[in-house]
Amino acid sequence: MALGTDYELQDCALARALEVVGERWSLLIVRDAFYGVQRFNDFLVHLGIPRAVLTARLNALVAAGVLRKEPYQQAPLRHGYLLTDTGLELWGPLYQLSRWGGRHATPGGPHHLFAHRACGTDLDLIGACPSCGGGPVPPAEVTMRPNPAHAGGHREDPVSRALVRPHPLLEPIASAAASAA
Amino acid sequence: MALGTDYELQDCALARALEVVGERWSLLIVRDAFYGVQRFNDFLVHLGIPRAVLTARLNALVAAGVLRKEPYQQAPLRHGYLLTDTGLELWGPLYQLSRWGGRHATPGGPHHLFAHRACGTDLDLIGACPSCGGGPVPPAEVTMRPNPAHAGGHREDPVSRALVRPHPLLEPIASAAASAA
DNA sequence: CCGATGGGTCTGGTGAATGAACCTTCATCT
DNA sequence: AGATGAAGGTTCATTCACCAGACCCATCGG
Repeated sequence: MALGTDYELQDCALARALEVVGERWSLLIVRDAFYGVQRFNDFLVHLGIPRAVLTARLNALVAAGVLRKEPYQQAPLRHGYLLTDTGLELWGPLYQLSRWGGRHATPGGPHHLFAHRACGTDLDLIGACPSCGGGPVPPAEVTMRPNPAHAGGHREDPVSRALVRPHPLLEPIASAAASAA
Repeated sequence: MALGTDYELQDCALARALEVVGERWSLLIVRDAFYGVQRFNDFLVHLGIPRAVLTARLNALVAAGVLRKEPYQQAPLRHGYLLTDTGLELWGPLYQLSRWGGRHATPGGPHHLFAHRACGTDLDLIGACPSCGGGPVPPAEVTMRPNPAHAGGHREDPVSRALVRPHPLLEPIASAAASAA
């Protein structure tokens, strides 16, 4: 969290976690990574974040082991940012915080709904599948779709456009390809 | 989150949630509230947060409906800050984020352990009681205790001292009384 | 050669966080 | 009465992070 002083004195795992993902934008970047965003430019336009801040956050998340860089082309070397196993384990807190926000801080309810990919049932409050039972569904088995009850204005960047239709989490957004098509 | 610009454009409940509890210190204040901290001064010394920032955060959390002010004496009017129902629902995300931090960002493991008050069993990853079954245990039925495996240096403020012994969540810490005794 | 694309870095301005000092109300001690 | 001290703030100068936009560099297509 770029904490100047005594954050590091906090005898609490929560403070440690917030040092990693508590800075402004960090959790939104991680959320976008779950949505399938991988490229610098896609994060940039989808989040509307200053370039310098995005660079700093991505590097910090890579250094913290939440994201890793993976080349996707060599010609001019380009790499995407992918969630590590550590990053994937943020799905639980992220989902729950998102649900909390949907209940208490989002007029009109949530904009996205999440379902168990295998059976199509919407996830419950803790991210488990009510019909399949068991614990929370891992993100790779979750699909997201827009909430039909929420008609709000849509943005027009490639990522927002791609997320208008149902989309499995972690599956790369077809950013460049989609915008060219 | 005191977001200058386009946070409010984020079509995501998570962004909304972060506007409320995403600012620096906010989530730590809420955590302390779960621990039973209620008074301005106890937050102040336990968190080591600047007074002006604490004032601002507490007021923001009250305005957001996460905390409420409750007078605890009249003589010079004094009030404590207590979690509302909305605030209590943050227990899930908070606990999970804390667990994540304990696993991935805390050398030596977590400093506190959480158990089901009724049966003494430690909570699992999602905050449920493995032996009693059912969903996540509500915070009022949880006790916290220091992790014996973690011998790290302890601080000496009243709150830290009170939390050395097992303590039910949400139960007010005996701050003034304890320091006088 | 020209421009576009992707992924950055650099810079100046602004607003928020920080730490320390100060203020107010009351209760208690001497 | 006067001094002391606790609780809960407010004010203020300084520092620091965020922001927006300009600029830079490599490569590819025409």
